[in-house]
Parts: sequence; structure tokens; C-alpha cells
Amino acid sequence: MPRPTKSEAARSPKRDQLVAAAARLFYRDGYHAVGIDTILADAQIAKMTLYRNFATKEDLIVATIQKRAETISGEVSVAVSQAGPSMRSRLLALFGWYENWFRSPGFAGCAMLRAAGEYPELGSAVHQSVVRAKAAGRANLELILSELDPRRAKELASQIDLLLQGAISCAHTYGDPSQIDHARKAALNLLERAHSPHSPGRGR
Amino acid sequence: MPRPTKSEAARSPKRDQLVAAAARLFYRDGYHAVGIDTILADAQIAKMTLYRNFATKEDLIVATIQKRAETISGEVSVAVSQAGPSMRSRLLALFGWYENWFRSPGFAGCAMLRAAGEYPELGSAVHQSVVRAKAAGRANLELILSELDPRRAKELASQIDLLLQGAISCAHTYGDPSQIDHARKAALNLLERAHSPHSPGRGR
DNA sequence: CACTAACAAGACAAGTCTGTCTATTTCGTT
DNA sequence: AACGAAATAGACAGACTTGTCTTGTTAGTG
Repeated sequence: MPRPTKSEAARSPKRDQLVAAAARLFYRDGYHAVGIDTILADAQIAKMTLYRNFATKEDLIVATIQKRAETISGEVSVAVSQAGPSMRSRLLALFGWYENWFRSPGFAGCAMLRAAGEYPELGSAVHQSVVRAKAAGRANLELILSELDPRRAKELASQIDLLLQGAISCAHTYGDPSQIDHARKAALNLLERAHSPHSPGRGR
Repeated sequence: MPRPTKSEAARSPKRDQLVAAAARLFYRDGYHAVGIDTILADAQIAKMTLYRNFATKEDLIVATIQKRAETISGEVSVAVSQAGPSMRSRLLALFGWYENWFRSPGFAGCAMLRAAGEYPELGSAVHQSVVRAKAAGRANLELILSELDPRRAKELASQIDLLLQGAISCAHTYGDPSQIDHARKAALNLLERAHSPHSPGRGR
């Protein structure tokens, strides 16, 4: 069947092309700042093809967020799984992935946080898709850490996630990739502390 | 002199009114999403009055960021100075201020980070104003912490700042003010560790 | 070969955007 | 009372916005 099944209503070469161009331009210039005509010109795709695959521009934005979430999740999983068995080396692999990202050309912060910023209302479809993606990312981090200490995995995952999200935002704002170093040092401190807690019930 | 000096070319009741309305609307809906006509209607001010005080819309955005930075800096300083003398209580006062903010109605993340997100280019006037404001905030945090241990104040300030910036973004994204709790716990851990470092030269 | 679905190209509607300009009015000062 | 700066109201230009619709072309199907 040369016609590629189509079936579910998602896989289409034109659709992918569109999402790829949109993701690139949205990330570079912002969601409101980029019009669909710019995307169509860049992807060399007709307007009707866009509106056959997506109901609205916001739908296209959601698609770029979902695609980015999948990509990041996959790459991080690979990086962590390729690291040594110790929790420390796994965490360092995770931070290594982020550092590479920060140092890559065209880095401009987190596409998802920026989307949540441009669509600040909680109920917005775009914002909701960011919530899902970020929650999945934190859950994945929790899963990684649960091998160490299942009881504290949730808390430690939240803390390290805050460090990472902060590092992404600050690295972009300052244009300074070395922000990841601060986050890494803090995360290792927190990890050691979780391993050997010598003052248990503190901290509110 | 009943005419209020004017002098420097900044203080004007209409100007302040304009900045206040703009800050409110930009924060609620986003910088690109809000047009100047909306701001003018809200502030009940004529268009020419806007363009007599600001060259462009971006200039108005920069003004809202500067005003917000001043307000936050002042409020945080007061909150910290009103706390007890111990570093722990000072830090708790700082986090208390953030928690109140997160729980206040209409909280929608950090206006400055969102501005940097909508104007991703480093050289942009808006982005630059965010850099200045955020750098000043971190410097202020460093100043607070320098009473504890001047050597580690800079590092600790960066780490806690990352936690705070991450908490702001995540609290908004998830619509969950309790994100500050994770940041606070982590910060207290890092503070204790800075106080009694029992494994010195680790962490890359 | 004939059919059909997908796509390209572009006109079009209806509205929005920023920024400029003119004409009129308000108001504090001399 | 008269002057002048500042504010208002609104028209206006020119460009841009999303989304719809039409027309013609391409390519893979039975």
C-alpha cells in the first residue's frame, strides 16, 4: 500500500514538515511573533494543507510542543541509560545532556516554558499541553531517582527539576550556558544529602 | 512650583498611569497579545500621550519591567530586613515573600522571564532590561547571603536563585503555588551544607 | 485510461497591529 | 484675561493577522 495508510490521522510527510518548520521558527522568534504565512513560506507548503492538518494555529503550536517533548524525553532517556550504574553518574549524564543543549547554537531557553508564558491562562490548550509535557518530564526524573531511594525520589525529583527549569531560563536570559554548573553542584549536594541524611526532620 | 518639576523626563502622572495599566495587561495576557489600543482604553489615555512619553511599544514594555523590578526589589528587601538575624530566618522570610506572591490572585509567573521569552534575542532592548533586572536580583541575594560566608555567597546565591526562578516558572505552569515548598526545602539543605561542609572538594 | 484525493498558488474577507497626524479642548501660569 | 503646553478624540496609512475559498495541477489508485 504505497499510500502511507494515513489511518489514525496524524502521520503525513507534509504534516511533519510543517511541524518541523513551525517548531524552528516559533523557537527562534516566539509564538505570537511568527505568523502562519511565514511558516508556510519556510516549509514551502500551501495554506490549505496547513488547515487540513490543523484546525487552528494553536493546534499547530500544540503539535510542536508534543513533538519537542517526545524528542527531549527520548534523548534524555538514551543519555541516562548509557551512563554508569551509579546514581551520581546517571545524574551527571542528565546534566551533561542539558549542558550540551545550552551550548548548542540557537539555544533560546525552553520552548515549552516560553509557550506557557505566551499563553498564560491555565485552561488554554497550549498551556495544558505544556503542563502534560513538563509533568511527564518530572515523572521521568522521579523514575530515574527512584532506584536510589523510592521514599525520597519524588521530593528529590521536584527539587532537581526546579534547578533544571531555573537553569534553562537563566541560561537563556543571561545568554550564559554555565548556569548549568550551579544547578549541577546543587543537585549533587542534594543527592548526597538524600543518600546520607544526617539531620532528618528539618526544613519546615 | 506647582508644575511638578518634570526635570529628568520620567515623572509624569500620565506616564505612571500608562505604565501601571500596561504592566497589568501585559502580565495578564502577554506582551505581543496586548495591543497599545487596549492599554490606552484601559488607562483612558490618548494615543499621542503614549507616544510623547515612549518612542515605541517596546519602550513601554521596558518601562513596565523596570518598574516591576524596583517594586519587587523593595518588597523583598523589606521582608528580609524584618526577619530575625539568623541566616535561616532571613531565607525563610525571602521564601515567604515568594509564597505569598505565588498564592496571590492573578499570579502568572515572572513578568520578566516571560518578557525574555517573548523577546528571545539577547540584544533586544526588552531582553536586555530583563538581564539587568535579574542580575540585580541575584546580586541582592548574594549580598544577603554574604553575611554567612562571603566565600560561598556567590555560589549559594546562584543555586538558590535557580531554585527560585524554577519555582516561579513551575508554579505558573502547573498552577501550583506549592512548588515553592520544594525550592525552600532544597535551599535550606544547601544552606546547612554551606554552613558545615563535611565533604569539601566534590561536585565537579 | 479514468478517477480521486492531496497539494499548490493565490485571491479574499474581516479584522488587528503600530505609529502618525490633525483638530479640539483642558488647564496651570503669567 | 491671555498665553502655551499638554491632553483628548479620532481619522488615517500601511502592513500584517488568521482563516476560507477557488482554481488548477500533480500523483497514485483501480
